[in-house]
Amino acid sequence: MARKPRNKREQTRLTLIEATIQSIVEIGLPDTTVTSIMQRAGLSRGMLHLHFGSKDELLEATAAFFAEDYYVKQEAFLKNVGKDPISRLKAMIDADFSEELLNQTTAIVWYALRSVAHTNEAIRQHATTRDQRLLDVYSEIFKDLALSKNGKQLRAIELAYGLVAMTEGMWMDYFLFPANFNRRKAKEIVLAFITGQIDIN
Amino acid sequence: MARKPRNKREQTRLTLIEATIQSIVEIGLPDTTVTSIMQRAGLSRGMLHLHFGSKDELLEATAAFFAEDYYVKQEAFLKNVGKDPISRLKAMIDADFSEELLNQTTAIVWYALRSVAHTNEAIRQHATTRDQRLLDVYSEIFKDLALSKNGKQLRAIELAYGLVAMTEGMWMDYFLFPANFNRRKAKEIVLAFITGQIDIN
Amino acid sequence: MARKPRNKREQTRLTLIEATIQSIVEIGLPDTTVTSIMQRAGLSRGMLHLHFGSKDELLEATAAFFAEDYYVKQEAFLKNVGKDPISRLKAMIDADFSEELLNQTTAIVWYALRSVAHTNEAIRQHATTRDQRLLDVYSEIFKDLALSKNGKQLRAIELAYGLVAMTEGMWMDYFLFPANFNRRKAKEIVLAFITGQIDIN
Amino acid sequence: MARKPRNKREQTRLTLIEATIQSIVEIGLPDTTVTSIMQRAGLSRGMLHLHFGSKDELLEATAAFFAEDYYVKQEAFLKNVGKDPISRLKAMIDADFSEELLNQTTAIVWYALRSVAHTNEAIRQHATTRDQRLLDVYSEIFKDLALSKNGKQLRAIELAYGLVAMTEGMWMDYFLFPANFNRRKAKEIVLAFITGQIDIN
DNA sequence: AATGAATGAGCTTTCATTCAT
DNA sequence: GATGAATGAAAGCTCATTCAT
Repeated sequence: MARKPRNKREQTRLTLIEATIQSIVEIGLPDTTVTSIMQRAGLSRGMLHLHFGSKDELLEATAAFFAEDYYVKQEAFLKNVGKDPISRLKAMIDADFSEELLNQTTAIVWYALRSVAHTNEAIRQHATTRDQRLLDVYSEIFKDLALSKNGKQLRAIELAYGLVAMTEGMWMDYFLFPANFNRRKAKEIVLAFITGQIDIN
Repeated sequence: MARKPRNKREQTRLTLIEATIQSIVEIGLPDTTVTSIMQRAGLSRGMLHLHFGSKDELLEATAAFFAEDYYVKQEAFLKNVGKDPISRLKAMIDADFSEELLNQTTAIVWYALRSVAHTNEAIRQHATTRDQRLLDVYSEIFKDLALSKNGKQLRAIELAYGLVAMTEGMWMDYFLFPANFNRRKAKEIVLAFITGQIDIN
Repeated sequence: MARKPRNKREQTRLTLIEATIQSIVEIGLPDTTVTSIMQRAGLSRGMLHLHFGSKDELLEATAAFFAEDYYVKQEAFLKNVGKDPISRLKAMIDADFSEELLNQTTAIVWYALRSVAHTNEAIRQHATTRDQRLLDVYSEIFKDLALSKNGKQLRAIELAYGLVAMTEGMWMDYFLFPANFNRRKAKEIVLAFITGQIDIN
Repeated sequence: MARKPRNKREQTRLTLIEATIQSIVEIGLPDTTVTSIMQRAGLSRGMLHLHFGSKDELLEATAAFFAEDYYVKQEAFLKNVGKDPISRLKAMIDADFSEELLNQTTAIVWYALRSVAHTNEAIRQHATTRDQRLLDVYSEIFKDLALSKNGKQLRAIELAYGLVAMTEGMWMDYFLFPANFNRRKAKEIVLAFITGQIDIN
């Protein structure tokens, strides 16, 4: 994962979070129990409550870690990209469909967390950050693009919204049918949508 | 709901399915128990096992009912629409963002069912029918449109895929942030995407 | 015990209460667990929570039953006694030191309940009824006696208080040293205390 | 408390015992855990087992300390009192109802310890010393009094028993209803009982 | 057919104790 | 001596399911 643990305490916390993720991926969130987590962590039952107080708090910490991890990895994709909006746009789309950001683990965990978002405010906070973040970054890019190209500034936010929705829907498609998913084609269609609205060539 | 029960037995089954849906909406799928269902159904505990054998089978029946119900309501929107592809396209989009098909209940239940799809094959079957059905109908429409208009037949499936993904992403947005959702704007953006790819005016 | 259960539901509740009492007597309140209770009740674990919701509520019901049971048995002793205060006084003392009201079970349970009275308001309610009831009844008797004999009405309550305290202390002695306890001698000393204050011969 | 610790080791032991007492007073014996004790002691968990081996042994040491502390404080009350039995009797009663010997802490801890006396022999030893000690001292006093006054030597032990029982019952009353307790009145009633049996004026 | 009391496996959590540091 | 992370048995409780009525 993204961050190196600084000490043993943090290492153990990370082990528990990763075991939680593994359990959600393997048997699903509803069947994820303290036992299923501790078996995967290779630790004793008490550690969960020693480090997180309760299973619910571990789940929340897992959600927080997941959102943060997405952010960190996305940043890495943008680090070596120039300032021009088209490069950043393409880098963002590349990132969003990369194996690192979109894989069996991330897809399963995202949708598991989101499925409980409407009855768990703490998890909701983390399970919706990706959407808002994507919206913000794309909006910025489209504002820049619109200004420099054809001035249709007003539509930048709507364009971003449609783009986020489309990538969101493709993530869901990957989640439901991972075997049939085609990353290249997904990106092509997304770019075709943008090209239809704004000149980026 | 969509169908009238034909006899008392079917009426009881429907009561149980509706109580299950209500429970998922109110307290979430993980917290939905036999007790929470029976309280809402106003029936005795034994009825669940008498009519469905187990809680899992009731859940599966609920998923089947849900998929069927979506299909029936969608059909109703297309019934009085002419055969021309553009009318059908607009009717489909109107349907997908209508209060009847997209509301708090449908959104919550769809994503609850999908969240367990990857560990429950029986539910997966029903939780993914909407996607496939949308894809099929939109593909047909775009094939017709492309044929009659500008002949870019090869891209019909891709266009349909992008469209389904975008509407899917907007459903998710509605699920996560129902208060901010704007049905009219959502449809506008979807149509803008299509207009950018194909001439439908 | 004092009351006949009216139906099966009440019978089961009574079985659980009696098993709780038995467990407290045999292994003490701190070691009384759901398991220790259910073993003695010969029922499955779930019954406790089905009938009482939680262990704490069963404990409270046990305390309530105990206080009520004391009251009912005490009443039985006074039923066939005449109205004159001296007869009633002697009947009360006889009752309080009778095998039926003061035995290994009652002593252990009373002091177990009282020991948690200061951190458990619900149990406190029941664990202190005996004191107030004794005080009330003895006060009445001494008021009658004082009126009919030597008119020292003002001291009736104090006399009752001293008498209740003394019997209380003797119960504690019985609780701590049951093997050495002498019911006859206890009653003699109690009566000597009263005789020293008021003429009852 | 009564004794000055002689070295650091004894100081730590005393800190643990006092933290145990504090915990029993604040949250009750059943809820007193190693954690609740160590929080109040401000020491690390390991110290308990280092100094006492186990929680049970700490509890036993606490009981021993408590009995000893009672004895030491009672002695202090008798130190400057003359040898005549009546002075000693009054000093004893004054002591038994003094704020120093009878207060919220002593009452709660005594009855907590006693409540487990019948299943814990080690604690039983210490939890019953007060009774025996009071009985011994009062018996001596009444023997002296009886000899010097009216010779009813045989009843000295019984008188002492009644007196101990009464003070015991009043302690219990203080334990259950500390807000209503009246030390002066309690002593008056105790003295009235004695005066009714033996001439001490 | 309909009921809801009864079952017990399995859940989350607490706890006294151990032991590497 | 001193610490507190680690352990796992056992605690209270929930739950889908069964079955006598």
